[in-house]
Amino acid sequence: MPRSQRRRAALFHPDPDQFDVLDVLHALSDPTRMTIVRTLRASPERACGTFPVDVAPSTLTHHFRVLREAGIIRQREEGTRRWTTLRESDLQERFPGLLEAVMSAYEEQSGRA
Amino acid sequence: MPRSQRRRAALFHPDPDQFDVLDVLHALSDPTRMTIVRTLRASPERACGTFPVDVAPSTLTHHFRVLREAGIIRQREEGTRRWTTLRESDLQERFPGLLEAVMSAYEEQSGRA
DNA sequence: TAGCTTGTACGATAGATGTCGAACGAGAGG
DNA sequence: CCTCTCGTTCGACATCTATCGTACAAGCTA
Repeated sequence: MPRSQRRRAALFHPDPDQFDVLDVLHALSDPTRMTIVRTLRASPERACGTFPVDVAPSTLTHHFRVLREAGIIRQREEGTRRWTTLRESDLQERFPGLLEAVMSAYEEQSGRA
Repeated sequence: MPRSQRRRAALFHPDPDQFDVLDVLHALSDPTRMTIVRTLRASPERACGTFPVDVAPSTLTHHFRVLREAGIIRQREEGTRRWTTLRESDLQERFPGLLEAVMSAYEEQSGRA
């Protein structure tokens, strides 16, 4: 029996209908979380420990929860690993163009000196 | 001599080059500030006291500062009034499509039950 | 079984944030 | 000059948030 069905509470993933744009904007207004999203846009699925961020594991867990509860990422468990994907189509369905505009703005800014 | 040139420090308005997308997202992730922006999109210029928000005047001043320092609004003083406008073209120049996507998402969400 | 890996949960903490009330400042008008 | 209006500044306060270290749980593997 996998970990997620034993003791740990099941990971909460809101439906697109439940997304709150203010929560999404707040989740994306943090540099560490933005790095996570940007990394996920480049690679389809990653394990938690493979993100190029410089924070403690427990801090990373916190950021993943913020992103997950806002509807930005999906996480599934497999063994000791937790795999993370971007919910691009769900976001696009609910808030068309939002993620693309935000990430384009962020990339533009990152491209500066 | 007008108020802004006497004792009070001049209002700080960043150049589009200085806009930080994380600051913009943070500024827009608050319901009161979102109401301010939404109101400004419907009417070109308003005085501070004419916004349909239910907070104390000092709280409103705080929200205006957050929006102004993120580059979202511009304020100019005239007598005892402070007039506020949305910096739509500056935002569009620096972060194309961002404001439109955010506001469309917000309007869509507000249109729900 | 014993260790190693992956990531969580909890508690603590320092700093940011939204809120208010009271006091003030500047302009407008009687 | 007096008063009223508009909005700011300041200080206080409760809450939220990003961060960490420690302890722990589950799965894998020797």
